Amino acid sequence: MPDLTRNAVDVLPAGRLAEQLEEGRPLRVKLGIDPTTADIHLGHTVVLEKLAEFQRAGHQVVLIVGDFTAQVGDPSGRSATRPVPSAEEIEANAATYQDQAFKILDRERTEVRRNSEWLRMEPEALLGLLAQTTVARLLERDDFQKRMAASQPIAALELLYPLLQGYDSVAVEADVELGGTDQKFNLLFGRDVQGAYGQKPQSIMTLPILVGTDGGRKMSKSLGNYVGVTDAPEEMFGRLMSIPDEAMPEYYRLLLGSEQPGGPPNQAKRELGRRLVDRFHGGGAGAAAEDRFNRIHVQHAVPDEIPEVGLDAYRADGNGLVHLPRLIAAAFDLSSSEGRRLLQQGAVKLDGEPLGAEPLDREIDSLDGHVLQVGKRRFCRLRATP
RNA sequence: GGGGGAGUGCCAGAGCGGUCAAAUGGAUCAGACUGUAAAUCUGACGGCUAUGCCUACGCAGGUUCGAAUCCUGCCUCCCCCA
Repeated sequence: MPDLTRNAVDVLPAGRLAEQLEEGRPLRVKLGIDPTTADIHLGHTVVLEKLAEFQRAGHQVVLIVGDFTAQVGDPSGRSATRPVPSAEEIEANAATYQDQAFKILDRERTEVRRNSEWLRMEPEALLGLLAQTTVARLLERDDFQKRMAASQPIAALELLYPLLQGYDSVAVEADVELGGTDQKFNLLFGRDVQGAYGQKPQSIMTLPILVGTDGGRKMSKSLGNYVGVTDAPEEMFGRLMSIPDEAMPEYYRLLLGSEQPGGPPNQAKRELGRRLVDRFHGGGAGAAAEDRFNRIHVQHAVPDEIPEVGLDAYRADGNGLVHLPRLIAAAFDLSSSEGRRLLQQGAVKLDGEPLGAEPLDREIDSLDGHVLQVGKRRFCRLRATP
């Protein structure tokens, strides 16, 4: 039987999980994810993979979509109050989160709950929950200490968060709760809440936070250094190729559960990319993404499939002339000012030949059927007839 | 209840009457280089069929030849004391 604590940073209280496993019954293992952004990224999958391990070992996984707590905002690891998404955004995200999570978890064997089920409670019940702790206890957490030291605001709402998350554990009668290391306070706090409600406190396990593609800060959507599990194969492969070599061992260990193979870093990184693309897009997708990557970035060639753009809509006022800035803007979803700048920078190519800054208008016949390219990665084929 | 401070571009953050489409850093995009969409270096980075025009520094007015910068009101936020 595989060691369920592999890669874990904290498993608390000491020895508790081992005792629970000794009991021989399926444990209820909880993970909560707030649908605050649209996509789950590889950072989230570190914990999801661990959850899948529990699942494969026969335990009952309880995935909580925090549609209610998303409105509160988890202060974990935050130096400022989290902006609260609109109800519509939360709803939309909540729907896609489940599908994304099931790229890793076994749908049939996962209990999915939304915490609005029980957190949308009567005010009296909420007061009862609030009575279970003290402000001093809530302020203990590192995030708040830092903010107070820096005279940064702490929203009263944020104080509530650990209580609500803890109540989730009560509602689903969790035996074990997983989370990133930044969740340690919340996870431990859940034990207190469970105790207050007469339940046997859960044990907790924290897992490392995956570093982002910049190799420095944690992977997060807002930092733009993430790889989303729904990213297109070549996007995913490309982003993975851009991680610093030093980050590779960690990616191997946390995402693939193995050591980085020996040999040239380039080979190892390509393997990492292929394997992860395969995982999220099915077998063979990794190799295909690598092919495309090679074409574009190594051979500087045009990919097989590129979109077509009709030219007629971008004719200049006169007749057979096409105004390039407008064409570029429309073809690649930019502004025409950006189109001009790109032309000036020599970033726009027609069949691989740079188009200079002048002239701005070209004969439509000289463009028809040719490949327009902006930078290294954006291509389209031009057609005179729509 | 009292006192102090802040609202600027995608984010952070300078500017505090003209030379400000607004320093600097991050993000982003492009060029060079490269095993790489890394690192590094260079450049760009509101919009517009464009040597000019339009929009923009919380909102609304006002002073001035001229305002992000001064004044008035309003809105929002933060800190400290109680």
